[in-house]
Amino acid sequence: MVMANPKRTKQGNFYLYVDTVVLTVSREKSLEPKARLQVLVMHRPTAPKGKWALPGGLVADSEDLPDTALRIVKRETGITVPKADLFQVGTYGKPNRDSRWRAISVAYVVLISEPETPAPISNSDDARFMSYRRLRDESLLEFDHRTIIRDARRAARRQLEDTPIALKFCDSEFTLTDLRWVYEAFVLDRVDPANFRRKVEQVKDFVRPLDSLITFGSEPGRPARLYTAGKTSELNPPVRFRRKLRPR
Amino acid sequence: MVMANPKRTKQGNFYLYVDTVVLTVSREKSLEPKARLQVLVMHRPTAPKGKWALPGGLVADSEDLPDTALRIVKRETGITVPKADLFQVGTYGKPNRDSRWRAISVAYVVLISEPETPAPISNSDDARFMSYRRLRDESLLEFDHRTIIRDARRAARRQLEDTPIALKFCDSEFTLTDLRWVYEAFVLDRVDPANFRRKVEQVKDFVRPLDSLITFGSEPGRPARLYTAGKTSELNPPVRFRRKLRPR
DNA sequence: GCAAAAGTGTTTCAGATACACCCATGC
DNA sequence: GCATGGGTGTATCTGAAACACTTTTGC
Repeated sequence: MVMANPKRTKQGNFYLYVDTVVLTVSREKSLEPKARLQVLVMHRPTAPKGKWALPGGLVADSEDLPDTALRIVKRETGITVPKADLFQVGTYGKPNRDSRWRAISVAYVVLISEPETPAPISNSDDARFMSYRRLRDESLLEFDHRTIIRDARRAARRQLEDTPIALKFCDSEFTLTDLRWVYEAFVLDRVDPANFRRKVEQVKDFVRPLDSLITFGSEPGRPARLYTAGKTSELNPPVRFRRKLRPR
Repeated sequence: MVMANPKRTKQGNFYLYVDTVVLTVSREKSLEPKARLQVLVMHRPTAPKGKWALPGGLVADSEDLPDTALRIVKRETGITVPKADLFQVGTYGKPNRDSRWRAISVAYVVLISEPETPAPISNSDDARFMSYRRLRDESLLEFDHRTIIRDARRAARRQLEDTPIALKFCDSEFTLTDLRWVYEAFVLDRVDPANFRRKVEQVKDFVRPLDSLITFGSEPGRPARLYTAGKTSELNPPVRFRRKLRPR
Protein backbone atom coordinates (compact mmCIF):
# COMPACT_ATOMS: atom_id res chain seq x y z
CA MET A 1 0.00 0.00 0.00
CA VAL A 2 2.41 2.69 -1.20
CA MET A 3 0.97 6.18 -1.46
CA ALA A 4 2.35 9.08 -3.38
CA ASN A 5 4.10 11.26 -0.92
CA PRO A 6 4.55 15.00 -1.14
CA LYS A 7 7.59 14.92 1.11
CA ARG A 8 9.40 12.60 -1.23
CA THR A 9 11.85 15.24 -2.37
CA LYS A 10 12.86 16.07 1.14
CA GLN A 11 15.18 13.15 1.45
CA GLY A 12 17.64 11.69 -0.96
CA ASN A 13 20.96 13.29 -0.38
CA PHE A 14 22.55 10.22 1.06
CA TYR A 15 22.94 6.50 0.50
CA LEU A 16 21.96 3.72 2.81
CA TYR A 17 24.43 0.86 2.86
CA VAL A 18 24.66 -2.46 4.58
CA ASP A 19 28.18 -3.49 5.64
CA THR A 20 28.80 -6.99 6.90
CA VAL A 21 31.46 -8.36 9.20
CA VAL A 22 31.97 -12.03 8.39
CA LEU A 23 33.90 -13.68 11.21
CA THR A 24 35.53 -17.05 11.33
CA VAL A 25 37.90 -18.81 13.70
CA SER A 26 41.01 -20.34 12.25
CA ARG A 27 41.66 -24.01 13.07
CA GLU A 28 45.42 -23.76 12.87
CA LYS A 29 46.49 -25.84 15.85
CA SER A 30 49.44 -23.65 16.66
CA LEU A 31 47.51 -20.39 17.01
CA GLU A 32 47.19 -18.62 20.34
CA PRO A 33 43.65 -17.63 21.27
CA LYS A 34 44.29 -14.00 20.36
CA ALA A 35 45.37 -14.83 16.84
CA ARG A 36 42.47 -17.05 15.82
CA LEU A 37 39.79 -14.62 14.81
CA GLN A 38 39.53 -13.80 11.09
CA VAL A 39 37.55 -11.12 9.27
CA LEU A 40 36.47 -11.21 5.65
CA VAL A 41 37.60 -8.10 3.78
CA MET A 42 37.64 -7.07 0.16
CA HIS A 43 39.46 -4.62 -2.05
CA ARG A 44 37.53 -2.04 -4.02
CA PRO A 45 38.99 -1.55 -7.50
CA THR A 46 39.37 2.19 -6.96
CA ALA A 47 40.91 1.94 -3.48
CA PRO A 48 44.64 2.35 -2.84
CA LYS A 49 46.70 -0.83 -2.72
CA GLY A 50 46.79 -2.34 0.73
CA LYS A 51 43.57 -0.67 1.82
CA TRP A 52 40.70 -2.98 2.51
CA ALA A 53 37.02 -2.62 3.27
CA LEU A 54 34.18 -4.67 4.61
CA PRO A 55 31.84 -5.98 1.94
CA GLY A 56 29.04 -3.45 1.70
CA GLY A 57 26.53 -2.06 -0.73
CA LEU A 58 23.31 -0.21 -1.24
CA VAL A 59 19.98 -1.40 0.09
CA ALA A 60 17.60 -2.18 -2.78
CA ASP A 61 13.94 -1.17 -2.85
CA SER A 62 11.77 -3.45 -0.74
CA GLU A 63 14.76 -5.50 0.27
CA ASP A 64 15.05 -6.54 3.88
CA LEU A 65 18.37 -5.47 5.40
CA PRO A 66 19.68 -8.99 6.06
CA ASP A 67 18.90 -9.86 2.43
CA THR A 68 21.05 -6.97 1.34
CA ALA A 69 23.83 -8.23 3.55
CA LEU A 70 23.98 -11.68 2.05
CA ARG A 71 23.51 -10.49 -1.52
CA ILE A 72 26.41 -8.09 -1.19
CA VAL A 73 28.71 -10.50 0.61
CA LYS A 74 28.12 -13.02 -2.14
CA ARG A 75 28.75 -10.45 -4.85
CA GLU A 76 31.87 -8.93 -3.43
CA THR A 77 33.54 -11.93 -1.89
CA GLY A 78 31.86 -15.04 -3.26
CA ILE A 79 31.08 -16.25 0.25
CA THR A 80 27.60 -17.54 1.07
CA VAL A 81 26.30 -16.68 4.52
CA PRO A 82 23.08 -17.97 6.13
CA LYS A 83 20.47 -15.26 6.58
CA ALA A 84 19.26 -16.53 9.93
CA ASP A 85 22.67 -16.13 11.50
CA LEU A 86 23.07 -12.42 10.78
CA PHE A 87 22.64 -10.03 13.62
CA GLN A 88 22.89 -6.31 13.80
CA VAL A 89 25.83 -4.40 15.20
CA GLY A 90 24.71 -0.82 14.76
CA THR A 91 24.23 2.01 12.33
CA TYR A 92 26.98 4.43 11.40
CA GLY A 93 25.81 7.76 10.11
CA LYS A 94 28.33 10.52 10.79
CA PRO A 95 28.05 12.95 7.87
CA ASN A 96 31.73 12.67 6.93
CA ARG A 97 32.47 9.03 7.51
CA ASP A 98 32.76 8.55 3.75
CA SER A 99 34.63 11.31 1.96
CA ARG A 100 32.92 10.69 -1.37
CA TRP A 101 29.35 11.33 -0.36
CA ARG A 102 27.08 10.96 2.64
CA ALA A 103 26.78 7.29 3.44
CA ILE A 104 24.84 5.76 6.28
CA SER A 105 25.65 2.14 7.00
CA VAL A 106 23.82 -0.51 8.89
CA ALA A 107 26.40 -3.05 10.02
CA TYR A 108 25.73 -6.75 10.50
CA VAL A 109 27.91 -9.53 11.78
CA VAL A 110 27.76 -13.22 10.98
CA LEU A 111 29.80 -16.18 12.16
CA ILE A 112 30.66 -19.02 9.82
CA SER A 113 32.75 -22.16 10.21
CA GLU A 114 34.67 -23.60 7.30
CA PRO A 115 34.62 -20.80 4.74
CA GLU A 116 34.91 -21.43 1.04
CA THR A 117 37.80 -19.63 -0.59
CA PRO A 118 36.81 -16.04 -1.27
CA ALA A 119 36.29 -15.25 -4.96
CA PRO A 120 34.82 -11.86 -5.78
CA ILE A 121 32.21 -11.64 -8.52
CA SER A 122 31.90 -7.88 -8.99
CA ASN A 123 32.55 -4.51 -7.34
CA SER A 124 35.67 -5.99 -5.86
CA ASP A 125 39.01 -7.20 -7.22
CA ASP A 126 40.22 -9.15 -4.22
CA ALA A 127 38.76 -10.72 -1.10
CA ARG A 128 40.31 -12.66 1.76
CA PHE A 129 40.18 -13.45 5.43
CA MET A 130 42.57 -11.38 7.52
CA SER A 131 43.51 -11.53 11.17
CA TYR A 132 41.20 -9.52 13.40
CA ARG A 133 44.18 -8.52 15.51
CA ARG A 134 46.03 -7.02 12.57
CA LEU A 135 43.02 -5.17 11.24
CA ARG A 136 42.35 -3.78 14.70
CA ASP A 137 45.90 -2.63 15.32
CA GLU A 138 47.08 -1.48 11.91
CA SER A 139 45.48 1.00 9.59
CA LEU A 140 44.45 -1.30 6.78
CA LEU A 141 40.75 -0.53 6.62
CA GLU A 142 38.94 2.27 4.83
CA PHE A 143 36.32 4.60 6.29
CA ASP A 144 35.33 3.81 9.88
CA HIS A 145 35.46 0.08 9.27
CA ARG A 146 37.99 -0.41 12.03
CA THR A 147 35.45 0.91 14.49
CA ILE A 148 32.86 -1.36 13.00
CA ILE A 149 34.90 -4.53 13.40
CA ARG A 150 35.63 -3.65 17.00
CA ASP A 151 31.95 -3.16 17.73
CA ALA A 152 31.20 -6.36 15.85
CA ARG A 153 33.59 -8.40 17.95
CA ARG A 154 32.08 -7.00 21.12
CA ALA A 155 28.57 -7.75 19.92
CA ALA A 156 29.58 -11.26 18.90
CA ARG A 157 31.19 -11.92 22.26
CA ARG A 158 27.99 -10.95 23.99
CA GLN A 159 26.06 -13.27 21.73
CA LEU A 160 28.45 -16.09 22.56
CA GLU A 161 27.53 -15.74 26.20
CA ASP A 162 23.79 -15.70 25.73
CA THR A 163 23.08 -17.65 22.55
CA PRO A 164 24.37 -20.79 20.87
CA ILE A 165 26.04 -18.97 17.97
CA ALA A 166 29.42 -20.39 18.89
CA LEU A 167 28.15 -23.55 17.26
CA LYS A 168 28.13 -21.74 13.92
CA PHE A 169 31.89 -21.96 13.97
CA CYS A 170 31.77 -25.70 14.45
CA ASP A 171 30.77 -28.51 12.15
CA SER A 172 27.52 -30.34 12.76
CA GLU A 173 29.42 -32.87 14.86
CA PHE A 174 32.07 -31.48 17.13
CA THR A 175 34.00 -32.13 20.30
CA LEU A 176 33.92 -29.90 23.36
CA THR A 177 37.50 -29.01 22.59
CA ASP A 178 36.37 -27.64 19.23
CA LEU A 179 33.82 -25.51 21.01
CA ARG A 180 36.27 -24.37 23.63
CA TRP A 181 38.60 -23.36 20.83
CA VAL A 182 35.96 -20.87 19.66
CA TYR A 183 35.28 -19.38 23.07
CA GLU A 184 38.98 -18.95 23.63
CA ALA A 185 39.21 -16.94 20.43
CA PHE A 186 36.74 -14.42 21.84
CA VAL A 187 37.86 -14.49 25.46
CA LEU A 188 41.39 -14.03 24.07
CA ASP A 189 42.75 -16.49 26.60
CA ARG A 190 42.91 -20.16 27.43
CA VAL A 191 40.03 -21.70 29.34
CA ASP A 192 40.27 -24.66 31.72
CA PRO A 193 38.97 -27.71 29.85
CA ALA A 194 37.42 -29.32 32.91
CA ASN A 195 35.51 -26.22 33.98
CA PHE A 196 34.49 -25.48 30.42
CA ARG A 197 33.00 -28.92 30.03
CA ARG A 198 30.88 -28.57 33.15
CA LYS A 199 29.80 -25.09 32.27
CA VAL A 200 28.63 -26.09 28.83
CA GLU A 201 26.95 -29.30 29.93
CA GLN A 202 24.82 -27.59 32.53
CA VAL A 203 23.27 -25.25 29.96
CA LYS A 204 19.90 -26.68 29.08
CA ASP A 205 19.84 -28.17 25.60
CA PHE A 206 22.89 -26.30 24.37
CA VAL A 207 24.82 -29.37 23.22
CA ARG A 208 23.84 -33.04 23.02
CA PRO A 209 26.28 -35.90 23.44
CA LEU A 210 26.17 -38.26 20.49
CA ASP A 211 25.52 -41.84 21.60
CA SER A 212 28.98 -43.11 22.39
CA LEU A 213 30.42 -41.86 19.14
CA ILE A 214 34.12 -41.23 19.29
CA THR A 215 36.53 -39.44 17.03
CA PHE A 216 39.37 -41.51 15.75
CA GLY A 217 41.68 -38.77 14.64
CA SER A 218 45.35 -38.36 14.18
CA GLU A 219 45.71 -36.43 17.42
CA PRO A 220 47.55 -37.93 20.33
CA GLY A 221 45.60 -38.64 23.47
CA ARG A 222 42.28 -40.16 24.31
CA PRO A 223 39.61 -39.70 21.64
CA ALA A 224 36.91 -37.18 22.47
CA ARG A 225 33.18 -37.66 22.54
CA LEU A 226 31.24 -36.00 19.74
CA TYR A 227 28.33 -33.64 20.26
CA THR A 228 25.65 -32.04 18.15
CA ALA A 229 23.82 -28.76 18.60
CA GLY A 230 20.87 -28.72 20.97
CA LYS A 231 17.69 -26.84 20.20
CA THR A 232 17.81 -23.93 22.62
CA SER A 233 18.09 -20.44 21.22
CA GLU A 234 19.09 -18.89 24.52
CA LEU A 235 21.83 -20.05 26.85
CA ASN A 236 20.47 -20.64 30.31
CA PRO A 237 22.52 -20.17 32.38
CA PRO A 238 24.76 -18.03 30.16
CA VAL A 239 28.33 -19.09 29.42
CA ARG A 240 30.40 -16.39 31.10
CA PHE A 241 34.01 -16.29 32.17
CA ARG A 242 35.31 -14.45 35.21
CA ARG A 243 38.76 -13.02 35.38
CA LYS A 244 41.43 -15.46 36.51
CA LEU A 245 42.33 -15.69 40.18
CA ARG A 246 45.92 -15.95 41.31
CA PRO A 247 47.07 -19.58 41.22
CA ARG A 248 46.95 -21.33 44.55
CA MET B 1 33.73 16.61 -1.09
CA VAL B 2 30.49 15.49 -2.71
CA MET B 3 30.78 14.09 -6.21
CA ALA B 4 28.06 13.59 -8.75
CA ASN B 5 27.12 9.97 -8.64
CA PRO B 6 25.77 7.90 -11.52
CA LYS B 7 24.12 5.45 -9.14
CA ARG B 8 22.08 8.20 -7.55
CA THR B 9 18.82 7.02 -9.06
CA LYS B 10 19.25 3.54 -7.75
CA GLN B 11 18.11 4.41 -4.30
CA GLY B 12 15.30 6.58 -3.11
CA ASN B 13 12.29 4.42 -2.67
CA PHE B 14 12.29 4.61 1.09
CA TYR B 15 12.63 7.03 3.95
CA LEU B 16 15.16 7.01 6.72
CA TYR B 17 13.74 7.98 10.08
CA VAL B 18 15.09 8.41 13.55
CA ASP B 19 12.76 7.31 16.36
CA THR B 20 13.63 8.13 19.94
CA VAL B 21 12.67 6.43 23.17
CA VAL B 22 12.76 9.01 25.95
CA LEU B 23 12.73 7.24 29.31
CA THR B 24 12.19 8.65 32.74
CA VAL B 25 11.59 7.19 36.18
CA SER B 26 8.64 8.46 38.16
CA ARG B 27 9.34 9.69 41.67
CA GLU B 28 5.92 8.83 43.03
CA LYS B 29 6.77 7.35 46.42
CA SER B 30 4.01 4.79 46.31
CA LEU B 31 5.06 3.15 43.04
CA GLU B 32 6.32 -0.40 42.90
CA PRO B 33 9.56 -0.85 40.97
CA LYS B 34 7.72 -2.29 37.97
CA ALA B 35 5.47 0.72 37.60
CA ARG B 36 8.10 3.45 37.69
CA LEU B 37 9.41 3.50 34.15
CA GLN B 38 7.80 6.06 31.82
CA VAL B 39 8.08 6.45 28.06
CA LEU B 40 7.46 9.64 26.10
CA VAL B 41 4.90 9.11 23.34
CA MET B 42 3.03 11.40 21.00
CA HIS B 43 -0.11 11.34 18.91
CA ARG B 44 0.08 11.92 15.17
CA PRO B 45 -2.83 14.06 13.95
CA THR B 46 -3.84 11.44 11.37
CA ALA B 47 -3.60 8.46 13.73
CA PRO B 48 -6.66 6.82 15.31
CA LYS B 49 -7.59 8.01 18.78
CA GLY B 50 -5.79 6.11 21.50
CA LYS B 51 -2.96 5.08 19.22
CA TRP B 52 0.43 6.51 20.10
CA ALA B 53 3.84 6.59 18.51
CA LEU B 54 7.39 7.34 19.46
CA PRO B 55 8.57 10.75 18.35
CA GLY B 56 10.28 10.21 15.03
CA GLY B 57 11.06 11.95 11.78
CA LEU B 58 13.17 12.09 8.67
CA VAL B 59 16.92 12.51 8.75
CA ALA B 60 17.92 15.79 7.11
CA ASP B 61 20.81 16.19 4.68
CA SER B 62 24.16 16.31 6.42
CA GLU B 63 22.52 15.94 9.79
CA ASP B 64 24.10 13.58 12.27
CA LEU B 65 21.64 10.97 13.52
CA PRO B 66 21.63 12.10 17.18
CA ASP B 67 20.95 15.66 15.98
CA THR B 68 17.90 14.39 14.15
CA ALA B 69 16.77 12.67 17.31
CA LEU B 70 16.82 15.76 19.48
CA ARG B 71 15.39 18.04 16.80
CA ILE B 72 12.43 15.73 16.30
CA VAL B 73 11.82 15.09 19.98
CA LYS B 74 11.74 18.82 20.56
CA ARG B 75 9.39 19.39 17.64
CA GLU B 76 6.94 16.65 18.41
CA THR B 77 6.88 16.73 22.19
CA GLY B 78 8.51 19.95 23.33
CA ILE B 79 11.01 18.04 25.44
CA THR B 80 14.70 18.94 25.28
CA VAL B 81 17.13 16.04 25.51
CA PRO B 82 20.92 16.27 25.81
CA LYS B 83 22.71 15.02 22.72
CA ALA B 84 25.54 13.36 24.61
CA ASP B 85 23.17 11.06 26.45
CA LEU B 86 21.60 9.46 23.40
CA PHE B 87 22.62 5.98 22.51
CA GLN B 88 21.58 3.70 19.76
CA VAL B 89 19.17 0.81 20.14
CA GLY B 90 19.06 -0.58 16.63
CA THR B 91 17.75 -0.15 13.15
CA TYR B 92 14.37 -1.42 12.03
CA GLY B 93 14.02 -1.97 8.31
CA LYS B 94 11.46 -4.67 7.52
CA PRO B 95 9.85 -3.65 4.23
CA ASN B 96 6.32 -3.62 5.64
CA ARG B 97 6.79 -2.22 9.09
CA ASP B 98 5.03 0.96 8.01
CA SER B 99 1.96 0.37 5.85
CA ARG B 100 2.15 3.78 4.20
CA TRP B 101 5.54 3.46 2.56
CA ARG B 102 8.88 1.85 3.14
CA ALA B 103 10.38 3.33 6.26
CA ILE B 104 13.70 2.41 7.84
CA SER B 105 14.16 3.68 11.38
CA VAL B 106 17.23 4.10 13.48
CA ALA B 107 16.10 4.01 17.11
CA TYR B 108 17.79 5.88 19.94
CA VAL B 109 17.16 5.88 23.65
CA VAL B 110 17.84 8.62 26.16
CA LEU B 111 17.31 8.86 29.90
CA ILE B 112 16.25 12.10 31.53
CA SER B 113 15.37 13.03 35.08
CA GLU B 114 12.79 15.70 35.85
CA PRO B 115 11.03 16.19 32.51
CA GLU B 116 9.33 19.40 31.56
CA THR B 117 5.66 19.00 30.70
CA PRO B 118 5.33 17.75 27.12
CA ALA B 119 3.96 20.36 24.69
CA PRO B 120 4.07 19.46 21.01
CA ILE B 121 5.08 22.12 18.53
CA SER B 122 4.23 20.49 15.21
CA ASN B 123 3.57 17.13 13.53
CA SER B 124 1.86 16.04 16.71
CA ASP B 125 -1.33 16.99 18.55
CA ASP B 126 -0.60 15.43 21.91
CA ALA B 127 2.39 14.17 23.84
CA ARG B 128 2.80 12.62 27.28
CA PHE B 129 4.70 10.18 29.40
CA MET B 130 3.03 6.81 29.71
CA SER B 131 3.83 3.77 31.80
CA TYR B 132 6.31 1.42 30.14
CA ARG B 133 4.41 -1.51 31.54
CA ARG B 134 1.15 -0.47 29.93
CA LEU B 135 2.74 0.24 26.57
CA ARG B 136 4.47 -3.11 26.65
CA ASP B 137 1.37 -5.08 27.55
CA GLU B 138 -1.41 -3.31 25.71
CA SER B 139 -1.62 -2.49 22.04
CA LEU B 140 -1.39 1.28 22.23
CA LEU B 141 1.55 1.86 19.93
CA GLU B 142 1.66 2.15 16.16
CA PHE B 143 3.98 0.31 13.79
CA ASP B 144 6.61 -1.84 15.52
CA HIS B 145 7.14 0.69 18.27
CA ARG B 146 6.28 -1.83 20.94
CA THR B 147 9.22 -3.92 19.84
CA ILE B 148 11.38 -0.84 19.86
CA ILE B 149 10.55 0.13 23.44
CA ARG B 150 11.27 -3.41 24.61
CA ASP B 151 14.64 -3.37 22.91
CA ALA B 152 15.27 0.10 24.32
CA ARG B 153 14.63 -0.99 27.87
CA ARG B 154 16.95 -3.95 27.46
CA ALA B 155 19.66 -1.72 25.99
CA ALA B 156 19.20 0.80 28.78
CA ARG B 157 19.43 -1.87 31.42
CA ARG B 158 22.72 -3.04 30.03
CA GLN B 159 23.97 0.52 30.05
CA LEU B 160 22.94 0.85 33.68
CA GLU B 161 25.23 -2.05 34.55
CA ASP B 162 28.27 -0.80 32.69
CA THR B 163 28.00 2.99 32.59
CA PRO B 164 26.92 5.77 34.94
CA ILE B 165 23.78 6.68 32.97
CA ALA B 166 21.60 5.92 35.96
CA LEU B 167 22.77 9.29 37.24
CA LYS B 168 20.91 10.94 34.36
CA PHE B 169 17.74 10.14 36.22
CA CYS B 170 18.96 11.85 39.34
CA ASP B 171 19.54 15.49 40.17
CA SER B 172 23.08 16.78 40.50
CA GLU B 173 22.94 16.05 44.22
CA PHE B 174 21.28 12.84 45.23
CA THR B 175 21.11 10.19 47.91
CA LEU B 176 21.93 6.55 47.40
CA THR B 177 18.27 5.83 47.90
CA ASP B 178 17.49 8.04 44.91
CA LEU B 179 19.95 6.05 42.86
CA ARG B 180 18.64 2.75 44.12
CA TRP B 181 15.16 3.86 43.13
CA VAL B 182 16.35 4.04 39.52
CA TYR B 183 18.03 0.66 39.48
CA GLU B 184 14.94 -0.92 40.98
CA ALA B 185 12.89 0.49 38.11
CA PHE B 186 15.01 -1.44 35.62
CA VAL B 187 15.60 -4.55 37.69
CA LEU B 188 11.82 -4.55 38.25
CA ASP B 189 12.30 -5.53 41.87
CA ARG B 190 13.44 -4.20 45.22
CA VAL B 191 17.14 -4.20 46.00
CA ASP B 192 18.67 -4.53 49.46
CA PRO B 193 19.79 -1.05 50.57
CA ALA B 194 22.84 -2.29 52.46
CA ASN B 195 24.17 -4.39 49.62
CA PHE B 196 23.37 -1.68 47.10
CA ARG B 197 25.36 0.86 49.05
CA ARG B 198 28.43 -1.34 49.16
CA LYS B 199 28.15 -2.30 45.52
CA VAL B 200 27.93 1.31 44.37
CA GLU B 201 30.66 2.57 46.66
CA GLN B 202 33.19 0.07 45.49
CA VAL B 203 32.87 1.21 41.87
CA LYS B 204 35.78 3.51 41.17
CA ASP B 205 34.70 7.13 40.86
CA PHE B 206 31.06 6.35 40.16
CA VAL B 207 29.64 8.52 42.96
CA ARG B 208 31.32 10.94 45.37
CA PRO B 209 30.10 11.60 48.90
CA LEU B 210 29.53 15.30 49.49
CA ASP B 211 31.47 16.55 52.53
CA SER B 212 29.12 15.77 55.37
CA LEU B 213 26.16 17.39 53.62
CA ILE B 214 22.88 16.00 54.77
CA THR B 215 19.35 16.24 53.43
CA PHE B 216 16.82 17.69 55.83
CA GLY B 217 13.67 16.56 54.15
CA SER B 218 10.18 15.82 55.24
CA GLU B 219 10.80 12.08 55.18
CA PRO B 220 10.76 10.10 58.37
CA GLY B 221 13.99 8.44 59.43
CA ARG B 222 17.59 9.40 59.59
CA PRO B 223 18.68 11.92 56.94
CA ALA B 224 20.78 10.54 54.12
CA ARG B 225 24.16 11.65 52.92
CA LEU B 226 24.24 13.44 49.58
CA TYR B 227 26.40 12.41 46.67
CA THR B 228 27.43 13.84 43.32
CA ALA B 229 28.42 12.11 40.10
CA GLY B 230 31.98 10.90 39.80
CA LYS B 231 33.95 11.21 36.59
CA THR B 232 34.16 7.64 35.36
CA SER B 233 32.47 6.78 32.10
CA GLU B 234 32.63 3.04 32.68
CA LEU B 235 31.52 1.17 35.79
CA ASN B 236 34.31 -0.96 37.14
CA PRO B 237 33.30 -3.35 38.53
CA PRO B 238 29.89 -3.28 36.85
CA VAL B 239 26.72 -2.93 38.90
CA ARG B 240 24.98 -6.26 38.35
CA PHE B 241 22.27 -8.01 40.28
CA ARG B 242 21.97 -11.73 40.63
CA ARG B 243 18.70 -13.47 40.96
CA LYS B 244 17.41 -13.72 44.52
CA LEU B 245 18.17 -16.76 46.61
CA ARG B 246 15.61 -18.36 48.83
CA PRO B 247 15.43 -16.58 52.21
CA ARG B 248 17.38 -18.25 54.96
C1' DG C 1 8.88 6.65 73.23
C1' DC C 2 7.99 4.86 68.72
C1' DA C 3 8.21 4.45 63.77
C1' DA C 4 11.07 4.68 59.90
C1' DA C 5 14.86 5.32 57.05
C1' DA C 6 20.22 5.50 56.97
C1' DG C 7 24.06 3.03 57.53
C1' DT C 8 27.31 -1.06 59.51
C1' DG C 9 28.63 -5.73 60.43
C1' DT C 10 28.40 -10.60 59.74
C1' DT C 11 26.84 -15.15 58.13
C1' DT C 12 25.80 -17.88 54.40
C1' DC C 13 25.66 -19.52 49.81
C1' DA C 14 26.11 -20.20 44.71
C1' DG C 15 29.06 -20.44 41.19
C1' DA C 16 33.51 -20.46 39.35
C1' DT C 17 38.51 -21.34 39.46
C1' DA C 18 42.52 -24.24 40.21
C1' DC C 19 44.33 -28.39 40.15
C1' DA C 20 45.15 -33.39 41.36
C1' DC C 21 44.23 -37.52 39.35
C1' DC C 22 42.52 -41.30 36.34
C1' DC C 23 41.45 -42.90 31.32
C1' DA C 24 42.30 -44.09 26.50
C1' DT C 25 44.72 -43.64 22.61
C1' DG C 26 49.23 -43.23 19.16
C1' DC C 27 53.88 -44.00 18.86
C1' DG D 1 56.35 -47.31 28.36
C1' DC D 2 55.50 -42.61 27.78
C1' DA D 3 53.54 -38.50 26.01
C1' DT D 4 49.22 -36.31 25.22
C1' DG D 5 44.78 -34.84 25.32
C1' DG D 6 39.94 -36.49 27.31
C1' DG D 7 37.34 -36.58 31.30
C1' DT D 8 36.16 -36.73 36.75
C1' DG D 9 36.49 -35.28 41.39
C1' DT D 10 37.14 -31.76 44.81
C1' DA D 11 39.20 -27.93 47.72
C1' DT D 12 39.18 -23.21 47.62
C1' DC D 13 38.08 -18.55 46.53
C1' DT D 14 34.99 -14.60 45.66
C1' DG D 15 31.23 -11.72 45.17
C1' DA D 16 26.72 -11.24 46.46
C1' DA D 17 22.55 -12.05 49.11
C1' DA D 18 20.32 -12.11 53.53
C1' DC D 19 19.56 -10.13 57.63
C1' DA D 20 20.50 -8.61 62.49
C1' DC D 21 21.81 -4.56 64.56
C1' DT D 22 23.03 0.41 65.52
C1' DT D 23 22.24 5.43 64.41
C1' DT D 24 19.55 9.49 63.64
C1' DT D 25 15.84 11.83 62.49
C1' DG D 26 10.17 13.34 62.83
C1' DC D 27 6.22 13.09 65.43
